[in-house]
Amino acid sequence: MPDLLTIGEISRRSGVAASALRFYEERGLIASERAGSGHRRYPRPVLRRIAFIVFAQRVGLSLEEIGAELARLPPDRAPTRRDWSRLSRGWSGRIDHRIAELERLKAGLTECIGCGCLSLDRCRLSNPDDRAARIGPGPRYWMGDRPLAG
Amino acid sequence: MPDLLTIGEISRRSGVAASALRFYEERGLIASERAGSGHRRYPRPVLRRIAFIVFAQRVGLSLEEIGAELARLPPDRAPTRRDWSRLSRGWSGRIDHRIAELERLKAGLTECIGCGCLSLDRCRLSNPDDRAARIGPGPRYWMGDRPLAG
DNA sequence: AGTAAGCTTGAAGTCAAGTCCAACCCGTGA
DNA sequence: TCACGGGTTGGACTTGACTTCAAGCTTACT
Repeated sequence: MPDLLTIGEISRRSGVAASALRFYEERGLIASERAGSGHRRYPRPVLRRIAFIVFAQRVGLSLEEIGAELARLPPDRAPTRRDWSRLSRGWSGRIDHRIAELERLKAGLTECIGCGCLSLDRCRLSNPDDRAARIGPGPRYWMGDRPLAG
Repeated sequence: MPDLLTIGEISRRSGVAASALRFYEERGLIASERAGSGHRRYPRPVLRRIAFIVFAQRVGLSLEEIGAELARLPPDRAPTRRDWSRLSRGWSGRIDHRIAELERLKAGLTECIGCGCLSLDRCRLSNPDDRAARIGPGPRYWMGDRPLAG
């Protein structure tokens, strides 16, 4: 019994839809071998990779960022715990930033809205960071995507 | 000088793009009067409404949810501070939930990933609440939805 | 042997939150 | 007079992260 699982098994074990798994594969986040029939066969360690992806998404990374992280894993050998934790080293700061923003917003709930002084200047003050790095078309991330000039 | 502002003025003062303001109006989140020319004219208090929208978005509400909140404002008179703060009463808990989740994720950074035991069961343990209320088509948010951005 | 469950592909659809565009109107200043 | 900076509209497009679909093949069970 070689340790190879079908996409359905992986889906059931990971809780991630089969269509999403195919999508991740297309995006290069995971890989599969193929049975003679053309059906995907996943080596068991892919489950850890998927767990990492899901975890990273919860932290707030995009699939593109996650892909970049995964690309830093050693290609020649199985990743160790150290390899995995190296990837997520920077996340702590990211999480802290978001928590800090949420704390500010919570304060604004009483200070800004509660006191009736709710204004964009004040709200803007409440989140000077987390600037979206996106330019061009597509959804902009209001409150921080453009300089304070407004 | 009647207290009516053009869309350009509102956009400049709020930092929200004119196209977004039209979009909010289409969605019923804000309203405008019209000049004889057909041009929008916004009464000044709309700025507070917009500030509320932007704030609520940062907290993690969708425009649909925000619209539902705004609909609870008294239609017959100008909203008081009390009216505004009543709307955001529930947000504190919501923010706390998200902060708690981020804390769990941060812990998982060392416990789950660091120790090498990273698994979906454990990660799932790390956020048993905030379960997605969505069914049907559209992106599913594995592992507890993603109620609050980033 | 037959059938149902499971897998394949590429293309198209979905959803939110907007943006972008073309074609047009309107008022002001040189 | 006429260019210019604003407005208007509807419809198409964008992005990210998927899902859904159709048509056809494979595997598992009875």
